[in-house]
Amino acid sequence: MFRGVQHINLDAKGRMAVPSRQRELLSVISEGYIVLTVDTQAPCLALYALPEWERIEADVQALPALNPAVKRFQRLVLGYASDLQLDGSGRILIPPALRDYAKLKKRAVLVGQGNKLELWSEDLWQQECAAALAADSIEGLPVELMQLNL
Amino acid sequence: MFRGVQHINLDAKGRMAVPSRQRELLSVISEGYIVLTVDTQAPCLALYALPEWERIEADVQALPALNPAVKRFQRLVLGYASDLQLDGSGRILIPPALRDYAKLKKRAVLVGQGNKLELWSEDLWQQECAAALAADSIEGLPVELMQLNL
DNA sequence: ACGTATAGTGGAAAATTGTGGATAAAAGTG
DNA sequence: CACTTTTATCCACAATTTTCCACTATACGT
Repeated sequence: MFRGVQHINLDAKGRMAVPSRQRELLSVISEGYIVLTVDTQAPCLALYALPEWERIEADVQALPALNPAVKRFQRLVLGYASDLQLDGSGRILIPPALRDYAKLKKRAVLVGQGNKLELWSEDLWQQECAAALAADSIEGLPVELMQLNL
Repeated sequence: MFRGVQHINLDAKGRMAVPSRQRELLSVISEGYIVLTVDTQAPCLALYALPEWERIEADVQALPALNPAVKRFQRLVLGYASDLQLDGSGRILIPPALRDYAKLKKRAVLVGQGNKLELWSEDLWQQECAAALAADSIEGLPVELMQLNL
């Protein structure tokens, strides 16, 4: 399970040093084989260990592709999905297309989300946090959430 | 499995350098034998390794050809299908008819889609992405998708 | 508080990839 | 049949990417 929010710097070549905590986990789960793709609901990237990604890929491909909206969703999620590997120093090189999508520059944030890690540009992450905390965003929450015993 | 979005330039002769990642995969699967045809659902081209194409070709030909819509579909997909081969430098020459169909000029995008690669003009790809991300496209997504655990 | 170990960062060198042009083959035309 | 035009193959250079190594900074234990 990936947990925690961590600040990360991308270097001039677009490489990102995976924090050692997560790096170790990724090594155990999948020998450092990683898949990075886009999140269609938010301007961020989703990082999976390969086995978990394969499960998701199968689910996404099983959707009814005749529906044009579904087809588009598949194009994005499957299309942007990129195989990556930790290099000798525990870094990954983020493909330009993904860097553009998430507006990643130097400062980024890596957020644990259980089965995956989310990668945000620092600016957008701050905006997202602010939006989530805004009072009126409470309005849209479904009843299931209200019933949770936190 | 083909994955990832990559930017490509076509040269003045209409040749496209296949990125080495995919090139290697194509060499392994089919010794560089490739079939390129049109996608009838979108203004892009579909690139298959030969064995995978042969399976698809058989499926398409097995469709009930009495149905006029099916016949038209077959004409397009089978008609435009072109045998190509990687040249000594790992490039393919895209036939003019296909180049026209997908409005390919200099800047193009190659998108991995599992069993195939899609080739888009950069402009049209951007439009497609924008459309997929537009707020109202979320509306059209079926419940199956909403239930996925991404 | 100091020394050691680990993590993060940057850069140089080597290998690979992408690009364009030159030459050779083939096809088309008068 | 000779000539022109097009198409294909090949080669060389430039640019990029990848790999590797060294240095810095931070954390940890003694």
